[in-house]
Amino acid sequence: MKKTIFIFGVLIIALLALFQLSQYSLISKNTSIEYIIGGIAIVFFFVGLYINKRKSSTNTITPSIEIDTKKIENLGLSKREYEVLCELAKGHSNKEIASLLFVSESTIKTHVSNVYTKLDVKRRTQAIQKAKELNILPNL
Amino acid sequence: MKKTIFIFGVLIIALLALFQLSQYSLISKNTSIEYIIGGIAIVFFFVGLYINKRKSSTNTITPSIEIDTKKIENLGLSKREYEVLCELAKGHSNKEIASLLFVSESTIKTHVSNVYTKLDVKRRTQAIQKAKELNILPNL
DNA sequence: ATAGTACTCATACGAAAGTACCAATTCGCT
DNA sequence: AGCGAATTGGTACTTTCGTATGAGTACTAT
Repeated sequence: MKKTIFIFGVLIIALLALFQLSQYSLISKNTSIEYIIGGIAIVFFFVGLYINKRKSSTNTITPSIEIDTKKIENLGLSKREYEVLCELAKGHSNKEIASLLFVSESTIKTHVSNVYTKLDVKRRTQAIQKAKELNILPNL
Repeated sequence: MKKTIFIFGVLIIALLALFQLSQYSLISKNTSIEYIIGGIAIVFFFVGLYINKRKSSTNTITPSIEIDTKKIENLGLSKREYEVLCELAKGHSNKEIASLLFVSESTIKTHVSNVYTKLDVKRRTQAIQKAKELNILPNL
């Protein structure tokens, strides 16, 4: 947000500077007006390109980085429950997750059940679905 | 491709027209030069926006449509098996899929087992994983 | 006509997954 | 010190999933 405001500020200043420049040039030498117009056209063309690229890139990159933490807290998922959810989404069985996290299968079952309750789902396949919808998962 | 060439042609013509317009205006009345520059700036700003939007939209939409059919055939998945796989990926249980496709749960189990064999996986969670990696699934 | 493929269904068994309790330990916070 | 949340683990039971095997039907291609 702050970045956007800063960029727009810079843009506005650049815009004003360009207008001033065009006026001065107009007074001094009348023949080069086409170049100035061309320059302005090119500058704004690239401004348009740049702004759109910024927008599209923030729309595509941010969901995998930013959205994570907030929603996890909102759902009340604890650290461990989230870890289990991640392994679960990778297609591992309870037993495999237990080995990976160095705990018993019972523990994983407990965590998994809690995850289901907090995500409001009944099966692990649905949990994966929901987690992907919420952009909670690291990969992708 | 043809569309792109057409659009660029139109743009170049519009550009030339704008330059001509600016020259005429320059000769007739010298005071309105700022408006012309402003107009050109705005036009090219939107041109930049438009071109980038075209590019980004074609880049993001195409991958979800094209990749499907080929890989499904390569894997040897039949129509029915693919349908089952899709419902499976939506988080449905075998019983639910059976209801949705108006067949018995036994049939679904058979299909599901065949899908596992063809995708070379052991569990339904892994099947979902693999299907997403292969861009076989409709949504997303 | 026959072989092959896809689709259907059943039975039976074993392996995961899921639910419902309960309980001990650890850790941060007041 | 004590409270609450998180983590861990267990038992017992039900449900779902997955595999194996066999078998009938229908459609296609040779």
